[in-house]
Amino acid sequence: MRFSKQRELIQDIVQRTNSHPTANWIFNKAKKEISNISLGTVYRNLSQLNKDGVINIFYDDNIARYDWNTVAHDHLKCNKCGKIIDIKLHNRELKKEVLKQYKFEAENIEITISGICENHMNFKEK
Amino acid sequence: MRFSKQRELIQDIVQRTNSHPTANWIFNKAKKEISNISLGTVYRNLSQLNKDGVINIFYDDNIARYDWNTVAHDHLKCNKCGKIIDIKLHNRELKKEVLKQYKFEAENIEITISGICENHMNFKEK
DNA sequence: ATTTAAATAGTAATGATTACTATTATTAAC
DNA sequence: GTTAATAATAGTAATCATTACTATTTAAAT
Repeated sequence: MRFSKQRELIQDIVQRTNSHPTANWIFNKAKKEISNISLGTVYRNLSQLNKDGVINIFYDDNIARYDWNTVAHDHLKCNKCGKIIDIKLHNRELKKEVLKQYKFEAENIEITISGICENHMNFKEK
Repeated sequence: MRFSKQRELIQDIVQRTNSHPTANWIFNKAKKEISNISLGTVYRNLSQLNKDGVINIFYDDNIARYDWNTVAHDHLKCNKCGKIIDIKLHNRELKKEVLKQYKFEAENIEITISGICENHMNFKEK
């Protein structure tokens, strides 16, 4: 794989946000630097970067989101504001349980918890 | 909501399979009974049935799958054969943990575990 | 039987993503 | 530095899942 300023820019954009952006968001950001960059280039490089383990992809409902955090982790999604929060749950026990009970060898565990985030709770004891 | 033979058929199709079918699969099945049924009718009724709590929707990567099982549950997905297996993990602790650590009120927990199913393991002690 | 509006079939539109192709630009060899 | 080979790009068209639209059909209330 050889250098391209487009790929470098795309990688930078993903790595400089915590917002789990979509391809389109990244595309719009990128256009500010390279005005004629193509959406196809964005998609191609995002999947390339993912294959190389530089960035992570996950799906929120039915659209792809990209994440600089390549360590396996989980997500909290607020039903009020749509915000997605990264968390790390310890799922060693889950793997064991699944292997024992279902004879299933877990490779990847993805936990998405939807609910209400701190800022949008009906403040009780807060 | 009033009766329609299309909706009744669609409900039957979803409730008579364990295969977590896609809208298109359901559409093709339905055509065998009602040859001129429309794909739009399938989608409209599937989301209607879901709103009414009769069936469940979840997303596998980026396509919708439908499930007669409306009780919250989790999925094992085999990377070899693509089969999706229903399981029920006890996630009461997860909810508690998330509330304590992240002040996040969990409403729905979706765990998708991908890996290798029993039939496609490299048989060791099996 | 008549009326009313919900549901449908058929088709067009949308939005995300992928594929295609002529052109551009990186890099290796001279 | 120039040239050659070919990877990557821009721009556009195509695809796939899903939703929207509209004239027609049909359930069901009167």
